[in-house]
Amino acid sequence: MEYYICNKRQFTMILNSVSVDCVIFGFDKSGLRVLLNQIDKDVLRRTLPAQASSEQIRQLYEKHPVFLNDIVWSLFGGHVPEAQDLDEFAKELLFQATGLNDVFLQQIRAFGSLQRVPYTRVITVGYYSLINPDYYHLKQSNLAKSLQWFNLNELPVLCFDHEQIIQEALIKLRQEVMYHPVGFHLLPDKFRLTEIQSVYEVILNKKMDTRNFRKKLAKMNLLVDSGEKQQKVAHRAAKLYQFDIQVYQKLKEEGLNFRIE
Amino acid sequence: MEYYICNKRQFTMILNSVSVDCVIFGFDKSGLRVLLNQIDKDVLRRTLPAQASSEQIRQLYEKHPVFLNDIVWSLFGGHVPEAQDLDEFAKELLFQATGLNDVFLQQIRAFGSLQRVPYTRVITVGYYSLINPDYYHLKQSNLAKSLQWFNLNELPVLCFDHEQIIQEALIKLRQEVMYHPVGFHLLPDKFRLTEIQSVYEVILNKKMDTRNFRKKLAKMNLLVDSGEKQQKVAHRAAKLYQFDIQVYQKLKEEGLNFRIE
DNA sequence: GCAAAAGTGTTCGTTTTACACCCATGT
DNA sequence: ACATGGGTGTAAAACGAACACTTTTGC
Repeated sequence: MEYYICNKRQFTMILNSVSVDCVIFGFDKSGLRVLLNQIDKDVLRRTLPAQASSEQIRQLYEKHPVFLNDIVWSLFGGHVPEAQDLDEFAKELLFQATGLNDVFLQQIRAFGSLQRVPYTRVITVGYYSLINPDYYHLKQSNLAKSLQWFNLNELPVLCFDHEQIIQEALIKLRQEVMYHPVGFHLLPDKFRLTEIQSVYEVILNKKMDTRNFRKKLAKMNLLVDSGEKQQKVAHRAAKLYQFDIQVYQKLKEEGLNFRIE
Repeated sequence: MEYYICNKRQFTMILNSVSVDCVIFGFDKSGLRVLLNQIDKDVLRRTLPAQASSEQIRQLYEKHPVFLNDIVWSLFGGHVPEAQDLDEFAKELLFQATGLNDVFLQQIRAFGSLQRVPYTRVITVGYYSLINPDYYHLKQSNLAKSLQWFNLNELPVLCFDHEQIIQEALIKLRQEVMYHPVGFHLLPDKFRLTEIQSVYEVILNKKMDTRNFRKKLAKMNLLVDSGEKQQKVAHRAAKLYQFDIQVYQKLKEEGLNFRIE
C-alpha cells in the first residue's frame, strides 16, 4: 500500500505528485488580466518518458494538442516541497512571479483528474490572487522573464487543465467579491469610484447603476476621501479614495452584511 | 528535483503524499451528525518510524495528544490511488463507508499544512457529503464496523486536523445551503415542511419564522405535494412533500435567485 | 376535551431598482 | 464652446421581518 522512496538528488525534496498553480489576476483600463507563464519546451520534453515511442508521442499530441504550438502557456506553478506548507508555497510562488508579498491569495481547490498531465499523475492545488497595478513592475523578476499579462477574453490556449483552473478562479472571485471587500486589491492605493465600479462590472460581467452602486459603497463606510484628485484630465477631475484598513479588517472578519451585485 | 520510485508491493499503487478525507453529514431528530471512523491503533503505530526514539515518541504525544486515547477517531479517508480520479476516489470512499452511490459530494479544499500528520508529509483533500437517513443502514459495510455517528455538538477529539476539516465543511455547507437547494439531500424522500425548516435551522444555527420560511419555499416551486400524510401522530398529520427533480436541476444550474436565510 | 404540531395572511419598515440632469476640467 | 467623464436625489416596487390564531389528530 505504499511507495518506498530510495533516491533523491536535491536539497529540496519535492512531492512529485502534488503541485500548486497560481491564477494571478491584475486589472487596468483594458479589464481583468491574468499573468501567464511561457513554458520552456525543453522542460516539457523532459516530462516525456526518455524512450517514448512514436505512438506514445502521437497520443500525447492528440490529447494535448497545445504541445504542437511553438510557445506553450501555463499558469505559474511548481511542485510542492516536502518541507513547506501548501499555503506558504503558494505565497512563495507568487513572490517569485511578481516580487510581491502580502498579496490577497486564496485557494481555489484541488484538481485531481487522472489525465490532466500526460504521463505522470499530478494533483494540483489551484490558488488565485489579486494584485495591485501600482506594483506590477516592481520586480518582473529574474525568474519571470517568461511572464506576460493576458486579457481574460483573449487567453491563449493553455496547457493541461489550466484554462479550467482560471475559469474556476473567476467563479470563486465572483462569489468572493459579492460578499467581501476584496475587489480593492486590484486597484492602486488611491482610486476613483468609477474604477472600483468597473472592477465589479468586469468581474461580475454586468453593467451597474452608478448612483445605486455609490450608495452601497457609502453605506459600508469602507472608503476614505484621500483629499487628492485626478490630475490633468480633460473633464471634471474625480476624487481619489483610499480604503480604511480598519473597516476593511472588520468587514472581512465579520462576514459581511452588505452585498454588492 | 524528483523522487525515484523503486519499489511497490501492491496492485494498486497509491500516492503516498495525497489523501482524501470525507466529512459525511447525516440528519435526524437529534440534529446534524457526522460519520466518524475509529482508527485501529496498530495502523497508527505503523505510521511511526520503526525505531522511533523515546524522545520522538514524547514529541509525538505532545503535538498529537489524541494518540494517548484508547480510541482514536478520524474522518473516513484514504490515500489516493495513482490510477484514479480524485473525485472518483472520494465517491468510492463514500461508497465504502455507506454503501451509497449518487450522493451529494463536494470538495472542501486541500489541507496542506506541514505538521498536520506526524512524521510524514500528507496533503489531504477534504470532501463533504450529505446523506439521506432513509438509507443510513443499507450497508453499514464490511469495512465500516468502526463507523459511528456523532452529533456535531458532541464530537470526540479527532486526530490530525480533522476537527478543522469538519468545521470548514460546515462553513461550506452553510454557504451552499443558502443559495442552492441542497438541504434536501439530508431528508428522506418524502418529508414534512417542518423537517426541511429544521434542516436549515440546524445548519445555519438559527431559529426561523415558519410562515416566512414556507413563503420562500413556495416561491421557488421546488416542492411537490406527494398526496401522502404523516401516519399515526398524536396531532394533525402533516402533508409529505417530495422535491421536483427537474426544478431542482434547473435551480442547481442556474445559480439561484432565491436565498434562504 | 386536551395536548401537540400543522397550517395560514397582513402590516410595516427597509432595500432595491429605475431613471436624468448639472458640474468641472482640458482642449 | 464643446467634449468628456464626475457627481448627485427621488419615487415606486419588491422584499423581509414580525406577529397569533384556527385546524386536525390521537389519546
